[in-house]
Amino acid sequence: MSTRDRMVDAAAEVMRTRGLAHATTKEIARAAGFSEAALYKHFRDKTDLFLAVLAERTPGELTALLAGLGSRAGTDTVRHHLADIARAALAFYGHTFPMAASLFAEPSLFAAHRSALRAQDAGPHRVRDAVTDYLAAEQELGRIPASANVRAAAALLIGACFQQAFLGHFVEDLEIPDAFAESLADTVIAGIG
Amino acid sequence: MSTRDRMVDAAAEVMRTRGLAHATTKEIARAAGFSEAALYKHFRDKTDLFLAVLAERTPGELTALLAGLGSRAGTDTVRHHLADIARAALAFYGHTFPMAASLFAEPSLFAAHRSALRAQDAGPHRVRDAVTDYLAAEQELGRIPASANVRAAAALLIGACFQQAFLGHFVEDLEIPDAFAESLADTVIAGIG
DNA sequence: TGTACATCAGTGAACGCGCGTTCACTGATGTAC
DNA sequence: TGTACATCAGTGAACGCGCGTTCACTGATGTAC
Repeated sequence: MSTRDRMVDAAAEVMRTRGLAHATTKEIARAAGFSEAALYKHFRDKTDLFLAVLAERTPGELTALLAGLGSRAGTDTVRHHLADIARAALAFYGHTFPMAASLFAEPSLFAAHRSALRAQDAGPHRVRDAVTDYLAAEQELGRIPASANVRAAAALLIGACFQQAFLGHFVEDLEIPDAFAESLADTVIAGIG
Repeated sequence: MSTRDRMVDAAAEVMRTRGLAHATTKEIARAAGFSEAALYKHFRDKTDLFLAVLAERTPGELTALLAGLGSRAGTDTVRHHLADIARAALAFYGHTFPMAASLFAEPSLFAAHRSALRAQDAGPHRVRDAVTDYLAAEQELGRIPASANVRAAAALLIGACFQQAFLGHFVEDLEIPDAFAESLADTVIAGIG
């Protein structure tokens, strides 16, 4: 594993455990096992290091699942696929929420990260969009009524998973993720009216 | 307006506009129109000031609406009430998300705030709970099928509003809040299955 | 093979700076007689 | 009413500290002849 990768790992770890405000060059260097000066051989400055963490240490499982969703349309049941999506989203947001939220404390870092995402046409809204696309495909196949609002359905499902990751930091006895994912999928499919 | 209130206002304003990381005593004092030393006549330390902001400058409109929800059960339509809730939640999270998210950068401040909330049996999960309670009341009245999962329905509606506040900082052309609120309410009521 | 030099990852120590906090103080207002 | 003192909100200047960053350097490894 390269020195650079160890530094990015260390920065991610410190950000996760100590919080962005205490993710100092001293702490990161110590966690990586190098001197602070060594950080500057691999990154222009601290912002550059943080941007590397954000770009390279955001788990890709959810993106992968969403990318493979197109080929799922028409197979199995919609309800089953929605529960899968919800499970993946709960895991993904559970890992990424704290770091993403931290960015609100540092608007300039936030802006730099947003620019980087935009440059590759990425961003957090892509998750919701991908689920919308999947549901639209199922609608095309007639497995979802033409009258359904698939955009709203995707926003509901993904939003609930997103907030659940946040609430996990306030309440300790939240519902078991799998059960929660199932109940969300059921309710999106069935409605309550 | 008391000196203390002006200081809390100034702190809230600086946190909102410059971000938690740049909300320094110097900046806050300048915004309030007092010396830095004056801050320490009214607050033990900087954390004490921030906790005052969190406790005293979190808008109460949503809480008020949710408190009044009990008396709404059985009136008008459930769909109409859900759209009202969604509108209020979108406004509330739009205002409060950045500051709440910032706390993830400062775990010790976060912990102190969470303790303060817990001491008065409050917290962000109360929003979802209140909506669940309202839906359960409608269920009692027979206006929602007994088979419906009202907890999941509340999580979906409120979660979508919560995430929308987050996405607003990444995408500029989001749907108009009122239209979005209506579409969420419709879809929760109807389902897509 | 031996020697001289180049390259390069990494370091210890120092830097200037802005931070949160404290201190001795000032000057206006209230109170007692 | 005048005088002497107490109270109290607020200040200017200084403090020690930890931060991000830079500097001249070391020592191991590679390369040329």
